[in-house]
Order: sequence, then C-alpha cells, then structure tokens
Amino acid sequence: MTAVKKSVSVKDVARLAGVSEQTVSRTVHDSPSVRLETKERVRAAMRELGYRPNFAGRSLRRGKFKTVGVAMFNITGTGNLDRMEGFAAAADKHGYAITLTKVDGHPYTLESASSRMSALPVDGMVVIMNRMPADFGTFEPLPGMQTVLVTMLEHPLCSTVDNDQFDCSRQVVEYLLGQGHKTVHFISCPERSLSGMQREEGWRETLRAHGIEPPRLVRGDWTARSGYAAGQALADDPTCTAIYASNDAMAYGCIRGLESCGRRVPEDVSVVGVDDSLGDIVPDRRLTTVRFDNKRVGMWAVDKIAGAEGAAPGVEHMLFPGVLVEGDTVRYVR
Amino acid sequence: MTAVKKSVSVKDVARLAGVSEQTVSRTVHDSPSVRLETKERVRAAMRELGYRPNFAGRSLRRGKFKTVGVAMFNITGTGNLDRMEGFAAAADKHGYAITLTKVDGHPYTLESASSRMSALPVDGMVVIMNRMPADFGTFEPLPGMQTVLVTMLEHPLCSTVDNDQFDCSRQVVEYLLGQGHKTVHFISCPERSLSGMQREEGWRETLRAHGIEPPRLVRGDWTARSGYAAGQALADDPTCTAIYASNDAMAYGCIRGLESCGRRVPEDVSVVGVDDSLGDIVPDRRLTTVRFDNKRVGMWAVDKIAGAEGAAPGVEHMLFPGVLVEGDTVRYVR
DNA sequence: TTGCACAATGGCAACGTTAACATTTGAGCG
DNA sequence: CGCTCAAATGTTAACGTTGCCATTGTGCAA
Repeated sequence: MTAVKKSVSVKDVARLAGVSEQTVSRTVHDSPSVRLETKERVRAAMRELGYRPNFAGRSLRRGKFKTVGVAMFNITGTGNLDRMEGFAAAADKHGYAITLTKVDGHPYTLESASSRMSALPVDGMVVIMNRMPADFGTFEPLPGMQTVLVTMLEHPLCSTVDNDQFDCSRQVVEYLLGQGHKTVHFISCPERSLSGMQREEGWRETLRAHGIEPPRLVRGDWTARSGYAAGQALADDPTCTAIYASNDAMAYGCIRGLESCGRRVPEDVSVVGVDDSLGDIVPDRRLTTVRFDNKRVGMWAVDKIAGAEGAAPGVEHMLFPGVLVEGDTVRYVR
Repeated sequence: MTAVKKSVSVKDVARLAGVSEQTVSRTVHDSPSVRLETKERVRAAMRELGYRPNFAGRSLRRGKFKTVGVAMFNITGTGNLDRMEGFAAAADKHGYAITLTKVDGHPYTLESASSRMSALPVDGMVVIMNRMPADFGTFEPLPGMQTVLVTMLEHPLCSTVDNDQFDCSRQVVEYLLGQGHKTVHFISCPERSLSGMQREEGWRETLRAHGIEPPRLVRGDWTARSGYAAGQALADDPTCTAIYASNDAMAYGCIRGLESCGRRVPEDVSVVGVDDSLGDIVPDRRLTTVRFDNKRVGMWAVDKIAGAEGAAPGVEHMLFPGVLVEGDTVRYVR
C-alpha cells in the first residue's frame, strides 16, 4: 500500500528505533559500547524496515571495497574452474567478494586488464596470464592497486603465483629415467602457451642435466586427436620407450594412437601426462600424471591481496609444485 | 617526491584544469555540451594527475552499481565455465561487471544466497541451482533486486533460464527409436541432481508417449567408471540395443564396458551421451551426444538483469534446446 | 558535596560524484 | 540597440555511511 521507498537507510532505522544514526551504525558493527537493550530495539527496526547497509556509502566512507578483481583473457581454460574455486574460497575467508572481468581487448596486454579494472570497485587485482602479454616487461601496476599475476614468470613490481611447470617436467623426466628409460620423448603444445613452453623447457633441461640430448619433439595442440597422431608418429621409433605429453588429453590420445599401431602401454611404451583431468572420463586406465592444486594457487593470489589489509605488502613470488600420481601407464624397463 | 595523495578526485582535476567539477564530470561522460578545447584541457589534467573515477561515489550518487552478482553453490560443475563465459560476455556488452560468490552455506537455500548477495554492490543476482534448494517454493527475492535462477523449474517470482533437459531426452529417445531400436536403456545419475532427474523424466515420458514401458534403469554417478560398470551390467541383456547415458563420461565408460564384454559399439549396441564434453579428450571415437549452449544461458541471465535498466521487467522463463550431434556410436537397426 | 572516570549515546562533517537548476556568454534578428 | 535563444559553464545539494568529538548520565572515591 505504502509507496516503496527506494532504499532504507540508517536514517530510517534510527528514526523508527528512536536513536541516532550513529547508534544504528554501531549496532550494525556490533560495537560493545551500545547497550544490549538498545541493540535489540535497533535490530527490530532493521528487521521491520528490511534494512541492508548500502555498499556504496560504506565504501565511499571507508575508502575500501573489500573486493578483489580477477581479470581473465579467456575464461575457458584448464584449471580456471579450480582457480576460481580458490579465489572464491579465499575471498570468502576474508569477507571479500570477487569481481570477474573478461579482457578480450585485442591488445593482449596487462595494461588493458589494468585499465579495465581501474573503473571497478576493487582493492586489488589478479590477472591470469595464459600467454605472454606484450607489455610484461614495462607494465606498472596502478598506484594503490595491489596486483598479482598468475604466471611462472617473475615480475619486478607485481607478486606472482603459479604451478611450477618446470619442476613438473623435472619430476616426470626423472621419474621415467628412474624407471630405466634411456630417454623421454615429448609431445608439446602450441607455442603461445606459457605453461606449455615452461613444461617443454623443463623437459629439455632435465634431460640435458642427465647428459641426454633431447630427441626431436612432436608438436600437438592440446587435443587428444593431436596426441593420437603423435602416438602413431612415434610408434615405429625403436628408441621411443617413454613419452611425456604436455597434457592428459594428448597423453590419452597418444596411448590410443600407439595401440592403433600395435604398441601396448605400458608394456612397450610408458606414457605420462599432466593435469589429472581424466579421472572421471576414462574408465579403464589410470593415467600416470601430475596433479596441480589450482585451487591453492587461486587462494594464494587472493590471500595476498585481501590478507595484506593496508600493511604495505612486498612483492612476492610463489610456485606450487605438482604431485606425480602413479597410474598404470608406466613400466619399469630392463 | 610529493606526498602521495590517497586518491585523485574530480575536485583536483577541476582545480588543475581551471574549470568546475561539473565540467570534469561532463568530460568524463563525454557530454556534447562541453567545448572540445575545454575537454582537451580537462583530459590533460586527468592524465597528469592519474585520475580515475571513484566507483563508490558514482554508485552512491546514481543508486546503481552496474554489477550483477552470481551465486554458486559449487563452482566446479559441468558447464559452469561456459556459463561464466556467457555471464562475462553479456556483462561486458552492457558495461556491467560480474561479482562471483560461493555460497557454501550449509543450508542449501535461495535465502542464504540472497542474503549473501544483499551486502554486495550488485543490482541483480543470478543463482545457479544444481540441486533443489529447501526453500524453492517459499523464496521471495529481495525487493529491488532482480533475481534470475538458472534452472528448469519455473519460479513464480524469479525469472529462470536453463538448458531444456527434458527436450534433450526427448530428442535422444526419438532419435534412437527412429533408428529402429525397440527401446532405449538409460544410465542415470545421482538423484540429487536436478538436471539429471529431468533427463531421466524426459527419457521415461518419451518412451511412454511411444507406448513403450521404460526398462529398469541403471544408476550411475556421473563418472566413466560407473558407466563402465553399467555397460558391463547391460552387456548380456538381449533387449538392450540402445543406451542413453546421462552424460558423456558415463557414455564413454559404457562403451568401454560393453567392449570389455565383447559387445561392439555401434554394431551391437548404440550409445548416446549428453554434454559434448569429450571432443578434445577421446581421440578415436565421435560420441553421438547432445550439445548445450551454456554460454547462451549465461548471457540470457545477465541480459535479463543488465538489459532491464529500470523498466520493471516481468518474470520470464526461458529454455534453450540442445542440439543432437551425430557421431559414430549409433547404428540403424533391422 | 564535589570531582572524576567511564559507559552510552548524539551531532556533525566528509568521503566523490552528478542531477537539477542557475548563470554567463555570444550570436542572430527585428 | 534591445531582445531572445542556445551553448557553455558554474553552484548547490544530496546519495548512505561512519570517524571524530561532544554530550549526557551514573556510580564511586575523595
């Protein structure tokens, strides 16, 4: 019946409860210096009017948003769901919210992500880097806006966090060498992928560190189909007894490709993947793979921003190692 | 050298440019009633001071946040990534941002999602419903907060949008019957999944509509492993010539399970899945499946909120049909 | 009785922005 | 030359909240 007032403010609550606006504010924040009885009266008034604090007024007054912005160049990508889970969990823990932004600006630059964020109500920002931004070297974060990059590359002005792709390859290669293999073949990925390139580099370096010249790699495109082709291409190479694929889909494709040429896994060839993404999809095999904790990466990024709380927080770089999970696709040789 | 001022406001820019604050504001919004020359001077001042508009001040003044909140009970779930892509894309289109919130409140209720959102700077909210909230029937959206539920169930007070799971099953069953099969077996999913239950209902109803009594279903748990078991369980049933699995992982598992018992797909048994999620993972088969456009669902939800722009927008219910994609796992019989 | 500490509450101002209205300026015209 | 009209710019107030300081009331020691 009554006209719907646009929004209920402390003033309305104060009037109804017969107290000052300040007392309402104090009640909202459960200050100890308000008598319990008064609080009750105020709370009743809030309930009756359906009061909910206005975020804009509060932020304006406090100069803080309690929100972390997440900029993604492309949202669909392995691990993003888990990372988001981590963002959301950490934000929740600190009483923060997450604001998501898709940066499909054609210039793939940190600057475009940053300027996109600058107009949003955020106290800090996280950028997920899948590829190499053109301005990585020169980028300066917005003053007062704590910026965390999700990447292995260290940045002088921004904190960074990521899975340790290099170490991942080291683990895999040394594991396979430890199983008696003389060398490890590699199925790589498109060259624009940062994490893929780091896996490739880790593979190469680790082999070299063991005095083994890396064999010619086979370039895939993340899909099982490309892995299948790679498997067929490697099937008649007698030196190929161990294959490391840059993700699980290619690893699985590779297995099927090898099998299509009469090579058995793991009897003839051992195969290892990365990502642990096949668990619920492939029923009859347990792929040996490396499992990353993307949720933890996401949590670290948000913790870094939300946990800082004013205290000037230094630039920090964090790498989380993956865990090699043994399945049934690797065999000890000789 | 100079002390860092906390934040640069219109006032500072106005002073430097020698104009009023209002003119600065007008310049920010590129109003045509400011002389080009003046605009240039103001813009120069903004650049020099590094001005960026304060979101809180703006929202407070306007009473709008230009932000849509997304509440998820669990972030990790099939299709969520695509839906988010849709949210972000639509938000972008309208100049909106997306605020993500994980509602892991133990009461699985719309009320808890709603109250979680009420403290955030959002103009409307989207709730992704995977299961049935306890208060679905009684829930009332916050006054002034347009609420969209992602679910097939229609709600009297909230707009809803989802993939048409019922129609999906109808398509699959009629397609298989059209291929000459006398009946269609079904591999279902955990009973708490709303979409799964709707697929199940669609399967049952469509068979009945064709005068066929649905055979006993096999209950799975979304994993390929459960599909594998289901395939083995159905392998020696001579009436079973067509199997419809509630997702692709189970469908693929089922195929392998059947094969492990000497039944060939599609020669002996036809298999259809749902989700089109195997494309990049399984190299040697093209599963016949139903493809949903989750991005479109996400876009619709955000469009509904961001596109309304004040005009009292009625409650609306939208279902998007999936598309049956023919692969090589179905065969015409007799 | 006075003075003092402390608990509870109120008043005021300011955060940054912009809608609404007010003012100035200059051009065009009879 | 006075008039109107429009373009360009300025002034004021208000959005909702909360930090700071002031005020009132109450019990207790001096």
